[in-house]
Amino acid sequence: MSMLQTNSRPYHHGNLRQALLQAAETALEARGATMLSLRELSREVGVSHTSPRRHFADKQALLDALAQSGFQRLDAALAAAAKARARNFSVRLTNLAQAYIEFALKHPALWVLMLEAKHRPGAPRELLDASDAAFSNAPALIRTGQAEGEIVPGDPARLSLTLGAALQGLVSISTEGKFKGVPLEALVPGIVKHVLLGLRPRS
Amino acid sequence: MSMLQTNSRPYHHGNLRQALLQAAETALEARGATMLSLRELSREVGVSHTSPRRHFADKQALLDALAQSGFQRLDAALAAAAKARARNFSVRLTNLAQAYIEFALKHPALWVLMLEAKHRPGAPRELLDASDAAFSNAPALIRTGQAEGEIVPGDPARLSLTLGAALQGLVSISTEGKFKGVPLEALVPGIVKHVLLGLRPRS
DNA sequence: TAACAATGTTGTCAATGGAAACATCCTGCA
DNA sequence: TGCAGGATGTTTCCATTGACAACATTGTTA
Repeated sequence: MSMLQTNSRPYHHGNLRQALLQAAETALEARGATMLSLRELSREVGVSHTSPRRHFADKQALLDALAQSGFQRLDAALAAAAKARARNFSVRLTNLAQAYIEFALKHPALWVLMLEAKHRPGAPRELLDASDAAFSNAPALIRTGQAEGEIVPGDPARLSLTLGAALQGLVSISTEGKFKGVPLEALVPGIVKHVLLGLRPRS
Repeated sequence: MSMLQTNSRPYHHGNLRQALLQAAETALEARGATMLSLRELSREVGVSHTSPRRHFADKQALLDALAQSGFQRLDAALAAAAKARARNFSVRLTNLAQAYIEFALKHPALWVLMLEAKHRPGAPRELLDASDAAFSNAPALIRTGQAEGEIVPGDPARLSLTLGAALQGLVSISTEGKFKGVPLEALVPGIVKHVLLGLRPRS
């Protein structure tokens, strides 16, 4: 080997796809989707600007892969929260809701990317599957509530829609993790309560 | 005037700002935010590529103006829906909810732009004001419900949060205006009912 | 009528995504 | 064990973009 050799890395990166996804997530959260560029990611990872094209068909494909990874991690977080021991159904539902909010607040830009990717016509099948898996946790928990007599009979997917949509919307409506200065985490129990009991006065 | 003159438009457009905003909204809904470019908009409107800079500080400023316009139109739609005569509070609330969903479904890309613009650090004051005005319609209606004894006492902003968030989330969760094949319009009455009555069985 | 402001145009630059052609390394098979 | 092919890099090029500077035209006001 030449003593003058200046290469700091072998020709083959070895794990470029994963490295690019990691760099993309860091850049996404730091600078937002608009400022995310393949060339900048390549520089950060230390490869030439067209290497990403060997692992992703185009820029959109990289973003789709990142969104899919996000859904997989959300699914894991929700599944863990739903499995946590809690005798009270209301507490279990609140735990699931908190896990959802925490994920969204911890990965704000990724969360937006996930939703955008999910909605785009032509979104890859794997991405939609990962999204469906993540969003299946709430109906599953509703089913256990129905079995315990805590929830009215009916389609769990439809019944969990109100809570799922409310949590989703809560994140969208909030700014910097707060709604009118109140941290979202503090609002979750009230939302769960409203969804379970409604807003109408009980007579 | 030379018979050979080829200009099809006087030097001053006369209403370029508005024309650019209109072209931008059309392009946004047709091609998405990613494919929206100032040069393309300029070509469509028939001016040179840097004319927009005379009306908008930069590309982001044009997008912010578009989002603000969106909030103003949403506000008008919600205010009109809330004013519609309906003796039953539940019907009035459902009308407001429907108006919100209709706006989001009619302007899907603009709706996303509005949310993104609202969240961005450094968002213009006028934009945030327009957003606040639009989202004040729901608490106002909740207040009338409280006056009629239809809603539990409490902060109307907090109480309307569940419904507002649920509607917001409903749009985000849906794809192509549907949730599991069901049009959103058909889901709204159920969502309103769940929010008013809750999911818990009444005993 | 002239000065100034508003609103256009032209030209330039740096950065980007994507494509083509080429280079290097790794794996599998004869 | 060597070679072919595949995987994964690099280099070069092109078209397009956003933004900036300088200039041109028109409208308004004093």
